[in-house]
Amino acid sequence: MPPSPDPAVLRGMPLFAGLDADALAEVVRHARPRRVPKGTPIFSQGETAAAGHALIDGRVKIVQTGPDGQQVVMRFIGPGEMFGTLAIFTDGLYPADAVAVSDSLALSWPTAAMTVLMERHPAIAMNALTIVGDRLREVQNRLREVSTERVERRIAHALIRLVRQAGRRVEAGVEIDFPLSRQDVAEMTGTTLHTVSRTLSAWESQGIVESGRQQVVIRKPHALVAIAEDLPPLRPDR
Amino acid sequence: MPPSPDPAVLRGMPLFAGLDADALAEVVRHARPRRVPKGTPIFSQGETAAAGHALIDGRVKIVQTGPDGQQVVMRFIGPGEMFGTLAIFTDGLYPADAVAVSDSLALSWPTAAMTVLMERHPAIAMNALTIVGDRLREVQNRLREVSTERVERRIAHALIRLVRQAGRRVEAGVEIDFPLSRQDVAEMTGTTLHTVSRTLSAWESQGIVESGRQQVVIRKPHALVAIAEDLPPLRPDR
DNA sequence: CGTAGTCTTGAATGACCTCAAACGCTGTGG
DNA sequence: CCACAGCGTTTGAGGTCATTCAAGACTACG
Repeated sequence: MPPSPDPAVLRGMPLFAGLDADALAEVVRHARPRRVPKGTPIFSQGETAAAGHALIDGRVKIVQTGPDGQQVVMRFIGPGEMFGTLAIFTDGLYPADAVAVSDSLALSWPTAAMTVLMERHPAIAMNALTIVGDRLREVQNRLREVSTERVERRIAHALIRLVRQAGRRVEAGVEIDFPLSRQDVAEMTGTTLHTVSRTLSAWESQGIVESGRQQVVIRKPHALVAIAEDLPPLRPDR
Repeated sequence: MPPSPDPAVLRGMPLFAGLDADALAEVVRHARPRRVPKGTPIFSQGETAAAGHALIDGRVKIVQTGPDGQQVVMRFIGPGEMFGTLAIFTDGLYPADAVAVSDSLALSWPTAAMTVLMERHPAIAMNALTIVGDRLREVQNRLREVSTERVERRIAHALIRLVRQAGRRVEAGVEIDFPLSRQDVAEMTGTTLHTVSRTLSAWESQGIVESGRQQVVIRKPHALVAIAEDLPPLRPDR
């Protein structure tokens, strides 16, 4: 049997912000930990939601698939974020797939437990409201971007977002800290992997990024921002 | 001074579902009614949210404007729906403009009152969670559509959505029950009014729709669904 | 060392946008 | 009541961004 997780992991999770130690302990008691190796699906679109999830460690990709098989990456989940909870608040069916893109550790709360916890601790419901609200906002922004911007700017925006969420300083600049393919970026921005590849190649030759197999390093974040904001390109160097 | 609104109007509003008569009365006491003539802005993007709103009668358009002035229609609000509440749950700034597209009557609750009501009646918070969850889902679907579908299908989807929300049976078919310009449809689907016009013209010549100045009637909803789902076109008639 | 998955790059096509002009309603003011 | 101005709409022509089709190179892994 897996050891009950350390309550400390819940600290810093926005969903449980503002709860006292007792409440946190109660929350932890209901949680079930699950190790998920890279590449493993955690749940699938259309399934009945048996549980809500929170990521302790690793990285999870949320992908929605359309009727004709077209895929869209809705978001990447990092440590401390919850996922798969939307189903609990709405019709009970997961609206997307969740797949671990790195070896991950997740906690899950059975739907019933989640409901009980929210009833007993209204702060959780309020936190959830804030979180879902923030996400709605973010998706609305992406909708605006996809609707009005050209591909290059959208790719720039996507990378900037990823850097904010999962950027890690390295010698050459800032690295996106998980495996990210051109296909992934294409599915985040509503384009094809070909166009992403061409765009990254162009940026590479301008020294803005360095990228390879499932890996992207941003060397000049400001240049990327300039592209995203459609500012005049910066002077060749500096 | 305007008369305090009839509590009956709140019945049927998802946000206040499940509240008893006393609670409803309390909610009503905090509400302030406001008549809004067609064309009038109710709030503007970037403003601090002074209040949350619910529409009693009429129709309101929610439009987000990007840094370069590009506009995207986020949704149309009909009677019974709340709007402008996202700001309350997040950073306090309205993320979009709201404009009455028909003469309208709205109720508003000052932010502070809204918070108090939610604390006193957790059911409201839970309802809000469901509503925001549903919207998040819907926006995610639109994001997928805009990212993966061609313009014609997107326009078909948009019209179908509008018919569901605001369709009214008329002799010729189903009419979208408020003034809707090509520009509006373009801003809902991430295209230009020109393309929308061409598309509607084509559909008109196939007898699928009838449309004119700020007005659309769908004559063959099933044909529109066929286009949206990318099925083979139906036989010429019937 | 072979194989599968990822990435790159070229060439051709095409969907849609941009630019441009004109038309027709609708409401308004003379 | 009519004329006109304004707005929403239509339609054509041309251009272009990005997709599609196609082939090959690279890399990781078994």
